[in-house]
Amino acid sequence: MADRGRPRRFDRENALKSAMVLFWKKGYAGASLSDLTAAMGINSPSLYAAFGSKEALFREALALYGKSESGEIWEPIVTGRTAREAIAGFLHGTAISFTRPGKPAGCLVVLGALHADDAGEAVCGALRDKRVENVAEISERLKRAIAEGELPPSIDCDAIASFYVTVQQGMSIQARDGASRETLLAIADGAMAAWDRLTTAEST
Amino acid sequence: MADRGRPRRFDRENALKSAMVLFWKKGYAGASLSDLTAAMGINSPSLYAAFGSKEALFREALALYGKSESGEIWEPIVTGRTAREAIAGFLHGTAISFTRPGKPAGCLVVLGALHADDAGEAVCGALRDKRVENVAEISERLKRAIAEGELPPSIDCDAIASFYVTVQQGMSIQARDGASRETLLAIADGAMAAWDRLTTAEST
DNA sequence: TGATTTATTTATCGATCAATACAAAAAAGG
DNA sequence: CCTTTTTTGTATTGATCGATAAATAAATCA
Repeated sequence: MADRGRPRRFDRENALKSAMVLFWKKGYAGASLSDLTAAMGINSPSLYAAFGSKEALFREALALYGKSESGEIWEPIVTGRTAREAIAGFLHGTAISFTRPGKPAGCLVVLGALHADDAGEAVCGALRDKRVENVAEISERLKRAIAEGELPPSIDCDAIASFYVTVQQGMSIQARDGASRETLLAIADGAMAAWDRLTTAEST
Repeated sequence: MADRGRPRRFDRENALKSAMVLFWKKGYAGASLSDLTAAMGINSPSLYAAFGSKEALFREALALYGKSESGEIWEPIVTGRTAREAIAGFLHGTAISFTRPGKPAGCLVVLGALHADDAGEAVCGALRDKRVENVAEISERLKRAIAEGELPPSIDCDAIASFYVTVQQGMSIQARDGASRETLLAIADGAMAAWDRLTTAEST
């Protein structure tokens, strides 16, 4: 399909990446069409022909972000040999990823759209869904650790997952405020200082 | 001054409070002049005559927020008899305050403006300054605890303060995502589970 | 009373927002 | 060649943004 007709003069993936970086830096509502077309090096009709709408472009940018930027953060959850290593790696990767030189600080999923009424209520909801998924993913990892006998069944997986995701989301704010990589790593260490107490069986 | 002339027909403090709630709910950029005038029950010329500009109105709203809404959060830092009680009370008050029925979830200082280029770079900077102050305030409380002999001098006050403020800032995101008061309280408990380890002297 | 002062209502202002109409340009099919 | 298809650049569209101009209304002062 689409073999005939005038060929596209710009690289779609490159343009998408530029859009992703701009959304990451300025948020969904903060990145105007003028900003986007300038960053992507195209005119608005080309943008609409290739991506459909601003919202559709954002959704593609979000998917690209997940593939290209969040791997370092979420891989340890799968690859960590223990739950502790998984969470520690998750927070460590966050600190590194959120302070990568030449890239916007913090996380697109957290900083992309926080107010449901900005311009895109749907976009805001999509990001919130992703954040809720993140808590579930951590919680699942902890439940796996229980099933494998690493952690006692009496622990509150959802509460622990909420705590660690909350720290990670707070790190986005800190990163935006200019916190150094060392500071974020110290914050990650601070969160891990709670690990033993959080994952020890309660006699209650 | 201002004894003559037609008297103002609206209550300035009430209008300011309405503006504060709207900024709190929708953010600085997200709250349009139409939204504001509708919520305040006045026309835009009255708003400009009474407050000067949207940015000036936001700054007054921010000051009102500090006086009327953040006391419950920050009082324990001063009144807590120990540093531990201070921090625990700070996080507890945060969980309560961020989930108060009938009020926007989360914190105006965190959610008000995160992208420096929204509409008000100055507003974004003002909020960032407030957040940086918050870290310093926690750190000072910890240093006081060292001076009073409660905590060992070898602890890293700035790192501990950054950790607890990060958790608190993450709680704004969680609250916006619909986390219950119980969940936020559990997150606060999770953060306090790190206390002993964070405040014990390191032999290094 | 009339003059002065301030707030109000109405009706905008220019700028910018996201999104398109339109016609010229660049390719393939016949 | 001519037709078809798709992209391009240019110029706008109506809506909304933050902010005001102008005229009227309601108070005090002389």
